[in-house]
Amino acid sequence: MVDPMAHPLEARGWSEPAGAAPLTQSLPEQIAAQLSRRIVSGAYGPGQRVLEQVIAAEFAVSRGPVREALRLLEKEGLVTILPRRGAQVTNLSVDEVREIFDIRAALNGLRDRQLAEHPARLTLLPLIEAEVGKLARLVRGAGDGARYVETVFELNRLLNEATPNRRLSSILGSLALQTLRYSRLGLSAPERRRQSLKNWQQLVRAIRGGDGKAAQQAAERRVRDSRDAAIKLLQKT
Amino acid sequence: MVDPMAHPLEARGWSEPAGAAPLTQSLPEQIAAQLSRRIVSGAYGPGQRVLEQVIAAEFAVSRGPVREALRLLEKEGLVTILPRRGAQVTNLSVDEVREIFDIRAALNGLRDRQLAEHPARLTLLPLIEAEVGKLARLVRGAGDGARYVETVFELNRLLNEATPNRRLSSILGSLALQTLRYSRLGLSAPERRRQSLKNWQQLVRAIRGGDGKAAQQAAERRVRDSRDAAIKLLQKT
DNA sequence: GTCAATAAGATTGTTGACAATCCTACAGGC
DNA sequence: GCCTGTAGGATTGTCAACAATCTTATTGAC
Repeated sequence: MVDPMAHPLEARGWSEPAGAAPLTQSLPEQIAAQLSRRIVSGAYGPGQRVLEQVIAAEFAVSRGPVREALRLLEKEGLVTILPRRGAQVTNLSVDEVREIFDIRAALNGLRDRQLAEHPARLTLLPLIEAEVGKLARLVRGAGDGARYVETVFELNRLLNEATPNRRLSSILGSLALQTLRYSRLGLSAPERRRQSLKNWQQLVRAIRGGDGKAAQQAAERRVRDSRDAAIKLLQKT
Repeated sequence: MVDPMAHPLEARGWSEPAGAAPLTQSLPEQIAAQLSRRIVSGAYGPGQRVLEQVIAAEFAVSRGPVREALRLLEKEGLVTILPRRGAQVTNLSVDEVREIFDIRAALNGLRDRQLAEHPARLTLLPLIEAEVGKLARLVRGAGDGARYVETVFELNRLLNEATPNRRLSSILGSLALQTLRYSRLGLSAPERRRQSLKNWQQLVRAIRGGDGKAAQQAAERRVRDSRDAAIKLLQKT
């Protein structure tokens, strides 16, 4: 029984701490995941419009879930929604790319400093060092850098996973996705991959040594180098 | 005329750079703004459920726009949406509060360092220094701190506005809203307000002096002090 | 030929109804 | 008494139709 004068809404929510994620993705999440892949892979280019009706027809659902999916992608920064004009794949200016990299540098610094100082950092460290080893092999090899970019992204994912600050790793994951296209651009040059590898090695050494300050500096330098490489190539065109 | 084989979606979006914000808020935005006020002001307490139907009836609209408004608030971190269970006012654990403050510290450091180093920083500086002057008067006065908190929030808003990195100021604005309740908690103690004032004075001095490094350190210390005061009071209960 | 007004089409915004799911209360068995 | 299963209500998820608005193409005047 409820007191009708108490409040227009129920007084309490659920006591459980947010609970685990549902095992099965919701319909909007599934659609968003698909579209996300298309955007990140480059199948949908920057500036391209994403029409609700078209997506709805393709997935055989109504426009409702598609709308929600687009809002999810907007939250991730992958699409830009303009009122009454719909969604288009986000098209970042050079300045905006620089700005996102600046934020990433600061937050990566925070993440990796805490990782270095946190005692429980050791559980994922072997995995991380193994990935850096893979990076070193890929640098020596003669690939086009696609595998290298993949590995760097996976490395970032691992470090995010190791971070106890869930909000931080969520923001960082989103920003990394938004700039993936531009990181890839920079890493297409072999000498840039050598620089990147050096940055990673310094970073992992600092984390293993438990030197928070050094880890922060290495992390910031790593992202700034990535930023500068991308910007340089962007401004050429 | 279009080539049907070209691509399932149109190839180009709008060339204009995102354009200006519409003069009139959309319906979901209006609803979200209202609910935001209720949450930040404390009228809706943490953990309280926010039922679509109830809000829809209150605003005399259908549930669609309310759904969207709730997603907007979720993006701001003010409500938490659980699948099939709806929205409730976000209830942060002590650890989560600490985590948000840590992110704020890092990003405030970035913002204020860039502000100190940026040449165009001078336009809003007089306004900012005037607000800090108001802070000093409020510390000497015998209020309950409500006005002080207001002014600090306004000060943060001004600094965000002065920042050219729009994404950074957007993230910071959102995080400040989420922790406003806890900043207020800390600033209810007069000695904490004295500490806060000192932090602000150091920060503004560094910005005026163009000393980026000092500004960053002052900004980080400011947020960390705020964090520690809030945590201390949260853990007492 | 350029510009402005207008009309047609395309696209998003909103609505109300229905479906699916979850939570609570209650009854029955152990 | 406690657990399990079930029924009912409450709430979110999805849908299709309609409304509002924006974009584009066309027409006409200058």
